[in-house]
Amino acid sequence: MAEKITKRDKDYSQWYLDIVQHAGLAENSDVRGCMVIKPHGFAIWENIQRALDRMFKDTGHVNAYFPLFIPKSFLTKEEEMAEGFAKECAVVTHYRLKTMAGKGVQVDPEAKLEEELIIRPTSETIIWNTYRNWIQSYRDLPLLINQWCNVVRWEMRTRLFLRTAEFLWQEGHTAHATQAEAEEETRKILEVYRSFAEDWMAMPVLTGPKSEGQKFPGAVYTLCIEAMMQDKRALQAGTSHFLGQNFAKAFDVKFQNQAGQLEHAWATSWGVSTRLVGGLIMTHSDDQGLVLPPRLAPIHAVIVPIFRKAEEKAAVCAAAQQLAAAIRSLPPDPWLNYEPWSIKVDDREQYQPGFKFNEWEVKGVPIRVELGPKDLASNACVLARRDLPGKEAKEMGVPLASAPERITTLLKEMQSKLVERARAFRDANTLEVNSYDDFKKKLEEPGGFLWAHWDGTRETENQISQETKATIRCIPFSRAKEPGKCMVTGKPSEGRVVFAKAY
RNA sequence: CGGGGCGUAGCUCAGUUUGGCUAGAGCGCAUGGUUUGGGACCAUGAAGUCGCAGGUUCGAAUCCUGUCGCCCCGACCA
Repeated sequence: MAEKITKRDKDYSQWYLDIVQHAGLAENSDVRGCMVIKPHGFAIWENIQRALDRMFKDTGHVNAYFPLFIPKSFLTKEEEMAEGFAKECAVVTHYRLKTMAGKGVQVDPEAKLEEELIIRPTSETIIWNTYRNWIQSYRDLPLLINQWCNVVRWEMRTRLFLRTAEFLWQEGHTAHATQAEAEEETRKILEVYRSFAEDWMAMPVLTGPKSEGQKFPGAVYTLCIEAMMQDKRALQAGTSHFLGQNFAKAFDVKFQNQAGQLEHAWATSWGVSTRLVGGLIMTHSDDQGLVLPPRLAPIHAVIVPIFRKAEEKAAVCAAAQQLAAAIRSLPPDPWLNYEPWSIKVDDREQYQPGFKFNEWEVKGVPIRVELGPKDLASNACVLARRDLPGKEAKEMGVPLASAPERITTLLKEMQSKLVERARAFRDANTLEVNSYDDFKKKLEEPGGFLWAHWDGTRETENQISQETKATIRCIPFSRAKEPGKCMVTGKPSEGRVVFAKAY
């Protein structure tokens, strides 16, 4: 029997869960709020990591690793941050268990920590505490460091990939001699995120600062990339923060400038997480299953040999292996960061071809190659691309000799088609509204991104979010200078901001 | 923390109202055979301390008490 995926228009969040489950990306663990990332899901994350890590290195950053545990007192040194994260911190209070005969283990009350340790919700404090020792002179700057790690934020309600108590991410932490340089870094990283989202994930994003109410605790300002999912809700996909001298002051990080004077260093921090995998799913996938942008697909093409008799099998499988080898030996392509093409030959005997077609479709493999006795007779194969429906997707009689080139061409074509389609969807679901009444109406139907005038105050923003559940997602760099009046208070506004319901 | 629901095979669940026979089904899994160009079929088989603890009873998955856990809605979520 077919395992059915709930249709998107019937129940979008159930559809999302079905995709995650049937594509084998992740599952809930027995630990509340924590997920198990399964091999196929982790392979996508590894590809995200690989591409991003390259981009960080290319912009002069290096990787390092800081502790999982943070002394409680560190958190309190930067007040805004303490306030922002206090409610979702896991705390380690003891360092030992003791075994009780027949009763398992219990916490040893003798082993109470003198100072409790927080499990990092983010690492600014421990890192700036360390930077104090690393930074003495302007010659030590800039310090451009990134770490790949896990963090814990004790969430009340979790959703696979989108919000879990523990998640994987990267966090960059840089120190600079001047404000201008730190602000430039903040912008530079946002551009890295934007191009990664659009060129690798095929996920178009808005870029710009967050409102005061939505910024990171401890930041002077926060820049973000913001994407639209297929249910028209917004997803914050990455953030880059200008931290000013807040952490340098909190942790007493000073350097001597060329004039010999002591100054506090300027900071940035920035991160993206496994939430991106959720964004990837919700941007491209359809009612048949996962759809992946080829540049991030763990398997680019799967070859399904079709056979009945033993002698057919031998011939068809040999041809399949040969084709796979031909694709793998194509010259390294900058489009893939010179990584090899990943080709799978599915020669399992216990499943029929139809079953395999469906399985790889659900898993989002961009291209399927069908290779049977009929094809072999004419030295050809059938190609099917994942991003188009039914017969449209099929290309019959592709000569085996030219198939490798054809496949890589198709992959590149799919990549750009996917981002075009996603951009068209976002643009079709973006509108301008001019009155609060219209805003409330359009937010329910049709929904999407609403560009509206806002007076710039936190009070008005809070009022809107309480009354409508919509928040300011971004104050786009791309917005026009357009004097107007706040849709709620009528006070002057210098341009529109983007409102939406968000994940 | 408030409201609601649920714990029975790896998964989804029936059985509980009205206590009783060897605790069931579908999917999945194993073995064998027939199949194989869009989710095949037949046969056989393995698999469950009925969340846990206590109580009532001749007898408890079923009734009572306690307890643990999970899910949904709300509150919360830079």
